[in-house]
Amino acid sequence: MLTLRQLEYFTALAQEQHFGRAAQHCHVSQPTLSHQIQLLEERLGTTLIERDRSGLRLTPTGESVLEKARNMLQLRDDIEQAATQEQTDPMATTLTLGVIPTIAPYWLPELLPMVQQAYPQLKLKLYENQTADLLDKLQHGQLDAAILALPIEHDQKLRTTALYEEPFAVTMAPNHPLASSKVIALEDIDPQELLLLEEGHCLRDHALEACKIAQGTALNANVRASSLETLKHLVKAGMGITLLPQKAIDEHDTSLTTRPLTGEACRIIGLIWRTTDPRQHVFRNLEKALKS
Amino acid sequence: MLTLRQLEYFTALAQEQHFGRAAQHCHVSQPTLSHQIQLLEERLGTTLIERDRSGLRLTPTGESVLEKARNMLQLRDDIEQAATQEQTDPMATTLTLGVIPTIAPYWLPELLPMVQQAYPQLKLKLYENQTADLLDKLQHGQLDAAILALPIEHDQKLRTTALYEEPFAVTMAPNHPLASSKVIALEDIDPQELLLLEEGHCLRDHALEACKIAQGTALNANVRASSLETLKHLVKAGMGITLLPQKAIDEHDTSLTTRPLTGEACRIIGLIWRTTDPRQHVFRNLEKALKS
DNA sequence: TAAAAATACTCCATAGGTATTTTAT
DNA sequence: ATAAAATACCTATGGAGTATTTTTA
Repeated sequence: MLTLRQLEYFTALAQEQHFGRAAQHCHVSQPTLSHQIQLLEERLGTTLIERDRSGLRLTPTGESVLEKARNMLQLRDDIEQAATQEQTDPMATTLTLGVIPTIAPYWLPELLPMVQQAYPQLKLKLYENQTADLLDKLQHGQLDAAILALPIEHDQKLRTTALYEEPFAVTMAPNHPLASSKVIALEDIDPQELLLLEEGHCLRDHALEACKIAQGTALNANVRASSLETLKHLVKAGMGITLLPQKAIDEHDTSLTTRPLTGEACRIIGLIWRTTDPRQHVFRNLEKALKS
Repeated sequence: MLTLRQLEYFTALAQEQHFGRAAQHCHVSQPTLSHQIQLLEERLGTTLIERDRSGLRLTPTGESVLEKARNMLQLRDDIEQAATQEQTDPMATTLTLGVIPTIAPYWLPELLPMVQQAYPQLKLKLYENQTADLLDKLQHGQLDAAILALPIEHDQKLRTTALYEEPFAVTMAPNHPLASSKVIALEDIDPQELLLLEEGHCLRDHALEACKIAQGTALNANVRASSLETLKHLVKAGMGITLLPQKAIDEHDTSLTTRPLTGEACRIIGLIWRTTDPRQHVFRNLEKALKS
């Protein structure tokens, strides 16, 4: 078996040109080094060193082995270096972060600069999709963490923390009858009039929950929006009303009227990651940065 | 201590994504592999692998270690490859060959093509200087072999073989008195008239020896030629006579007359190399090629 | 004779094995 | 209940030591 130790002794010998000094350099006894060199030569089936009272000499094979051996030892050092460096700067890593589509366009523009400022060494790769897909990819290691709406059914392999609460607001066309009320009561909302995102978006379920609409209630079956922007356009067109998260509302847009819902309905946005990921402190730091 | 074995197991594990299969792949038991992976992680002070019932995952550090580990293992294979290849084709080496100046210009043009034809894989680097320097460089490993005139005082670290005998001939201007003789007798040569190479050239000593001129005899002290070509010019100018080796004589050159010396005086050209050099068979092959 | 490498041998650290336990699906 | 990895413990290989011999300058 060719070992790194043998190569270490060999390179030391090539450098010192003397078995005794090479042994000293490696902090071993001269016979120990001699023996390992013999084993190395035996293993390779060739002579690497021309022994001679008046100095040593590498054979051509020895020279070529020496070059490769030095490269190997350098790589070994690099490996150890890479590992210890990760300890000294744990945030110098890359996280692949999943975000649900009802958060990504509205929160990320303000969150990312803050994170980058707090941890300039941290690299984030973003991926946008619905909760179910994010969780799947998270569990399979294709994602390192995700920002999504809580609660999540708790797989014990995943850990979550709440980042903030995001209130819902009822959104309608300015000429809608409800626009005259200051606050919308739950019972004012007609399930048939309520516009929702297509199946799969957690916001759809949270909106139903906020309006306390029971499962099985007849809903507006004609419209299935694939994004919040689509939803807004539908509302503007007078096709119904909807619930939007606070951040998705543009207050300068006069073509939409927004009213709070009674009971301060909201959704909780959280961060989720694998408990098996060794970078737990990285996620805790990320959490802190995202909360501020 | 970081070992190649650990890196081997680690790369196998990264490939198989399964401790048991990786162990099989390495022909060791699962606990053995597990333990070595633990030692590796312990040594590096980081987690390389995220363990998980549903498959394994490399951490970012693990990925970077994996890349370097693969390079290292590749280099190890290269080292073993280089060594075994040298065994399958021992002539695929480079020899630095020293040649004395009184041989180089005359013999090399015909010798080298023959050697190259016999051993196309063999590379020769040539170096031309006088015997003493060649022997010094040979002993210090700056040369691998040398072609020079024998005998050489036998250092037991060097081995010689005779390649061929090269006759001497007396050379003079066509109008020289001796030019009328068919053969030159030793006693015809006047030491005062004999032109010689400068000190250091073995041919100088061999010429004196061939002419049986005792040490201490008064010589022509005005002329010290630094090369055979210079010597020829001096002879042509009528400044004296000299002894040239056969090969240095151009038979078409009518401006010089050549006559054999009685007693078939000659010098022996030989090959010399270190006995400690592991490529002994290479020298034996070279010897064969040079003799033919 | 002195200096350097090789050899002889002894010892112990550790890689590797088997048997078993732990853990999560 | 099952499958997979970790743990416990034992064995034996081989790396490292000291003492000694060999070799050559």
